[in-house]
Parts: sequence; structure tokens; C-alpha cells
Amino acid sequence: MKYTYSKKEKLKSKILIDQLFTEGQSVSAFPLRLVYLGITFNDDVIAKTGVSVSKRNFKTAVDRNRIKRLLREVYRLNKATYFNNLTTQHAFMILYIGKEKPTFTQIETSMKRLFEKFLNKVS
RNA sequence: UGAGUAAAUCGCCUUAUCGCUACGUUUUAUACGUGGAGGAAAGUCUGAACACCAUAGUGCAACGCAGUGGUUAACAGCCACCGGCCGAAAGGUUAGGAAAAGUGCAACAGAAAGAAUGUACGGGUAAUGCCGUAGUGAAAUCAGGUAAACUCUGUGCGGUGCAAUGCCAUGUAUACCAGUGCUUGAAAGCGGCACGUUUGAUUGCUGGAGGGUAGGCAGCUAGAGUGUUUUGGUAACAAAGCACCGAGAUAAAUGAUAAGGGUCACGCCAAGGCGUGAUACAGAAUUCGGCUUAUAGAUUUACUUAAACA
RNA sequence: GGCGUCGUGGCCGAGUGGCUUAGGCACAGGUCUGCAAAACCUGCUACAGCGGUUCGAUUCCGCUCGACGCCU
Repeated sequence: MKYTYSKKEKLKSKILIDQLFTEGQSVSAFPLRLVYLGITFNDDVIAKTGVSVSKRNFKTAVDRNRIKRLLREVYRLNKATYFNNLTTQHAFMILYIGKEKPTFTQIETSMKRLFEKFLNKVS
């Protein structure tokens, strides 16, 4: 698994997202929350992932874009170490539920904790 | 040098590694190359283009605008001039038509707020009428004030917005209930009403309660375009020549990390170094013109004024 | 992305160019009671913010902020 995060790996379909939020389960490691669902889709990837930041907590689009870019970047760099052993396809949505603007290292550490909790829960 | 006014511009940079996105070439695994946020992209307040509704028609209503002239595709914008207000000045600011068409309104105070001319004193007169002053109030006898009160005058204006609109794919319900209609015309053509006009029915129309889709392509970026020079014009702006092509995503790209540097502020210090901190507002979504609002800091030009020196 | 509606005390909510604003609920104090409830009396706190028009603005006008709704 390379350090990529292309269109195929992004969660884009409205149907999938609705399904994810109604049927999926979640784990959280503040300030992050992961909603996940084991599901099959046609593309040749192991996981489709999206990120989201609430407009309620961050008023300006610049702040929201910045956090979403950080979330995507950390996911891109760390997904290989955690998700190479997944056998079935999954859909993920990573939510930022904090109210403060984070740094790269803060997000990195909390996302690692988040993925460890997720793997423990699944296995 | 201090204080100030106006206009214009910039608004972090470089390298390395790892990525995202559009296009092109190669190949259909990928690899390489090129491009990739703003002055406000924001608010959606305006004016248009474009699309559909009739080639967008008529009248009323509603709404916008309002000194004069110019500019423009158009405008509530911009420019020049006149008048008002503010400032010592440079300059700033201005919803600036009509009260002699009509209706309304004016708290408190005041004799009186539009209907009368009251009181005191003085002048004047035979006397009254008359003239002046006083007091209340934002406004007091003036053909009064008020139109960001109704209104009148002039002028402009059809509606809806790219979630417009067209096509393809997937899927379903021409079912159910109520009302109504078929040439003596229901209803529709997205508008508040009327007229006019066009379409118009055994798969009609309206309402209710529901069922399905929610994917893709086009529209989608070469344009009232950008830069520059010359000419005309006080200016806004216009014309001509030359050069250039500068985003096109859709749970929504334009980034992350590391190192170095720049700028500013503060502190230290034989004076050009060291340390610390800061580096704004903010992210395209059909496209342009304007307005409004947010914005660390820096630069340039012109001007006013005060002091000093020559 | 586009279009629209609203903002009045702690809460609900009326109002309108003129005494900083009706009423209800809530809250606080008092009367009553052995104590409380009910009732009665008193008090408390407001026109989202900024600017303009006006003698005077919660009301009229402009801008900003916030909340909510609609579209396929």
C-alpha cells in the first residue's frame, strides 16, 4: 500500500454516506471520531474514507479546509500501517469534533490512538 | 522632522521529500510534462450577459431611482460642475425634484401648531385696524414646518434562476381518495390582478396522501479578457496597435513536513549583531461591471499645516 | 450555489414616530399561616449591534451580526 489518497479512495457517494451514518458504528479518541461500516463496493480498494468538520465549531471555510487537509494528510501517511491487514472492504468517515484549531502532530497522535481502538474493537 | 489629507500598489520567499487535481503525451498498470484561489474569491445589496417560460405583449398595482451635464452593455456605480453641511487647510460628505393639487402629523411647553391673531410694554391714530419688542418651542404669521408620512411629478422595470436548461442511464404507480372538465372550453404557459394571446383533453386538470431516482455528460470557461504603448478627453472613459492565454473541483483539488531566508515590533549591547515574539483578512463553484463589509504590515506619489535651518 | 423570513426582560408575547414599552409565566421581598400552598401588595430585568433622516427612532432608511426555512 502506497502513500496515496486518490479519488477512488475517497468516500463520495451520497448513498454510501447515508448508509454509513444510519447503520455504521463508531469509536472516538478525542478530538477525533471514526464512523465505520463493513460494506462491499465495486472499486478495487480496501477502504473508502471521508473527512468532515462541523460548521458549528469553525465558522470560516479556511479553518475547515485546513483541518480537513490535515486529516487527509495524516490518513494518507498512516493508513498502510493499520489497514494492510484488513480482509473486507470498509467505509470510513473521520469527524473532527474538537473546538480548537489543531496542529499536525496532535492530529497524528490522536489518529493513531483512534485506529488502534478501531482494530481492537473489530478483532 | 512632527501632525494630517488624498490616490495607487504589494500583501511573504526559496529548496528538498511525500501527496491532490485538470489537461496533454505514452500506455491502458503506470510514467513524464504543463497549469492550479482573491483583493476582497465574502455579503448576495445592485446592474447585465446567458437559459427557460410567448420573439416578453397592454393596463393597473407593487417596487427602484431623483441637482445639472457626461460615461457605460447596463446600473442604485463612476467622473466633472453647482448648492448645502463639516474642517484652520489640504480635503471630506451629501436619499439635493415638488409643501402655490390634496390628505395627514406635530409629545411637552405655549394664548395659539394652521383655526383665530391673545396678553404686556412702546410707537402711531380722534378711536379701532396697524407697526415693533417680549415669552414657549425643533418650528410662531411666513401663501409657516414635515414627503427616509401618504401623495404628486419625471423616469425605469415581465417572471424565474446554472439546483436555469438539454440529453443519457437507473428506477417506479397510466395505481388510490376528493373535486372538476371534454369545443357552450377544465386547465396550463413558474408573475399580485385584469385583458390579450398560444396550447389544449378517453394517458385531461387541480388538491390530498404516497411511490421512485438522487448517477453521468453537456452548460463550464477565449472573455463587455489581461498586460502594454499611442491618440482623444479636465476626468470617468473611449479608440487603435502589439503581445499573451492566467483554475474548473462536485462530501468538492490547489496541500503536508523539514530546513533556510525576508519584513515588522520589543529587549540587550562601543552599532550591526544576538534573543524573543508576530507575519493579517480570508478559500473559486455559470461569467462579468459596481457597491458594501473584513484586513498584520510594507512601499510610492501628490498636497496641507507647524517648527527649525539656509 | 441560489432565494426568503425573523430578532422586544430568565421564558412566552403585544405594541407603536412622543413619559426608555401592555400582559402572562418565572424569580426576590412582604402581608396572611403554627409551617406551607393559594390569594393580595411591592420589586426586578428588555427593543441584536453600528450609522443616518427627524426637534425626537423600539418604530422609517442603510450596513453588520445572529437564528431559521425553502430548492433537487
